[in-house]
Amino acid sequence: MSKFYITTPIYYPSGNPHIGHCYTTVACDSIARYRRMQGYDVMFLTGTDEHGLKIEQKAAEAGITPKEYVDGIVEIFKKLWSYMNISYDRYIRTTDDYHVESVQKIFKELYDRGYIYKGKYTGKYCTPCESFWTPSQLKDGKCPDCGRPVIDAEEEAYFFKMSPFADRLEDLLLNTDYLQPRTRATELVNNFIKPGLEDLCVSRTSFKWGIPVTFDPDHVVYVWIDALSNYITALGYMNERYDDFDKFWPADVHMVAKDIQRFHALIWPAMLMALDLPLPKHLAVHGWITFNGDKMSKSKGNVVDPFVLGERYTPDAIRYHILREMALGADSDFSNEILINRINSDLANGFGNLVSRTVAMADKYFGGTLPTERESAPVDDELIAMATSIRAKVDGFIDNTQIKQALETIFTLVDRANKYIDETEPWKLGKDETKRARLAAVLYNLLDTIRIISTLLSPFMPTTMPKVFGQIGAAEGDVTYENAARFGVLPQNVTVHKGEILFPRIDVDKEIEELNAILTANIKPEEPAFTPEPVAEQIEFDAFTKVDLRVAKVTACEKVKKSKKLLCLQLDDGMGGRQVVSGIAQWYAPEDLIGKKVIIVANLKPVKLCGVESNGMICAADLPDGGCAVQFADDKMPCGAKLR
RNA sequence: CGCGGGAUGGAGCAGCUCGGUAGCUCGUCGGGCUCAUAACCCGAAGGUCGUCGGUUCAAAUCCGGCUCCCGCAACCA
Repeated sequence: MSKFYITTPIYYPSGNPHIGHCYTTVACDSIARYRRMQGYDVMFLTGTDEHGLKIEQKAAEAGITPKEYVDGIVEIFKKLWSYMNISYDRYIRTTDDYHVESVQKIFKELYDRGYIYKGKYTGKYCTPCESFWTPSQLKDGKCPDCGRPVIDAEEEAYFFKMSPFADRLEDLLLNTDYLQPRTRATELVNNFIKPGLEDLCVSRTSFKWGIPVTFDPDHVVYVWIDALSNYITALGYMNERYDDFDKFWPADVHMVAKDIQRFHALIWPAMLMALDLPLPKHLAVHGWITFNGDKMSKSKGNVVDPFVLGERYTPDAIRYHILREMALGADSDFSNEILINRINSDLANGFGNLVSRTVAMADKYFGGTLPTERESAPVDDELIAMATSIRAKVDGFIDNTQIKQALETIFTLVDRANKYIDETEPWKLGKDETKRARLAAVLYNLLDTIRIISTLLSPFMPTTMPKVFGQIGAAEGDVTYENAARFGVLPQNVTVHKGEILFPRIDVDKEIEELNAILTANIKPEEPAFTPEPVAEQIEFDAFTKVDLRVAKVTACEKVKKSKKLLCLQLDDGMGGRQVVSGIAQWYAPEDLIGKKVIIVANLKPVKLCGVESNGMICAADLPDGGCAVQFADDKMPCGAKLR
């Protein structure tokens, strides 16, 4: 029997899971279930990445230990997975003993092999928070956590050599089908490999919540080696807890969202190369779920809570919607309207109604049990041919992780079956006693087609499909993968059982209204929360006088090309004029500023931003909603006036 | 000229590799049916395929210029 190993990323439990986590996990679950149905020996892994500074801080805020903190969140994750009917085989926590042990050994192994060396890490450091940030993590050039200024600093750290693997990585990305879809491969190569791969910082001394380096206990293993190696430690690599490594490695599919594709496309293969291990077969990358076209974010209050939606529409309907909308690589928009329309048109009107009308007719015309006399007709052949050929098409899409296309394909058979009812007009047959054999044939064909459809749909909607099996009188042995390509599997004298409506039709307007009400209720508490940042360290008067604040009038202003955030302003400073670049383009259009007087820091060293020279800085304040407001000066102040 | 992706009827997408009547889903309108969850089936309207130019008997499809959008990288002095 062939094996199949599929993984989700391990999620970072710094907050509760949302629909985005569901996206990846539900997709993996469906593929895992499909593979099991096909007879593969499946290993489906998910888990949580529980170390790091952020967790340490969150726990401190809550006044509990990091372990207690993650224990709480992990429980919610597991509850969600159980609610969404996720059939993972193993759940790894990076705080599990065996994982810790393995990571320490892997780190040592890489060190012994000469791929890890000790060096200096330089970055932006926030002293009060005792944390390093990369330039991209900074918010307004300041610490993203506390908002205070950061300084350049360095600390001792271990580094992983990436450069020896550059050629092999480029080959992997460009000449193999590792990346699914391939669209971003060139981008990765051009942005990261061609300019030269930088060695990777893999240890920290600035926080404690992590796995200690055995041979240098001041150091803690930093995210990459700790988190990425979960895919092999969970199989028992370098530990005694499990013994599945030889059987399941390499992974068949790692599924990730695009934000972490870079790590899985470059760092993870490099690590495996360094360990002389086989590489995973595929990295399937999907996009974000956006909400009404916007990226989801907690501050916008548009984070979709899967529990809330599941309660209203059933977890299977949510699963279906996610899977049906998801195209590898592309973002897919999530809105309540799209969700409801999808449920109505595909599940309620299409499939649900097909089952309902078929079962109802069998019940009405034959008291639930079909007689065994049959009379076939040419129209039947087309339906049967399509029904028996659909499985092969679905297989092909599943092989390429194209779940959306797989579902579309199955639903073409739903449409065909509905059309078949119209062609055969069973309600007319039902009125003619001489047509009973024909009527029985029509209904049987429909029931057996539904059997195939529901079998193929069962990996995607594992809760609802067994209900369908019950309604159409299918036994367990009838709804196998083997039988999904055969016709005539249900017993000739099959008995149907009228049951509940599978997917009730939803009143769009009413629901949207209610969901929007929930959404606005969620946003409100976020708004007024504004805590001023702490006052900075005291300084001498001298220090203040060193800052030269001046009034200046904006004479011209335009956007800096190639930048979303920057405006380039020409200022009359009463001293011949100057050019200043400011990161306020998201909140101010050039014409909003022209003619206004602003306050500038006049003696700031010039710098180039995106290639444009800036001589000074405009004073502005952050707003609670993440926006920004410029401090305009009183019009009476002449250009060049100094502020004291 | 940092790197990539995209622009197709009201909305969302396919087609472009290998040029030859522009297709799908939803929506709208008209008709049919009555077994069914006001569901189902059929039909219609609606597109100069972003823009300009080139190659060709023929271009959504190939080539070049331009505009706009979206990612990544850079960037809030």
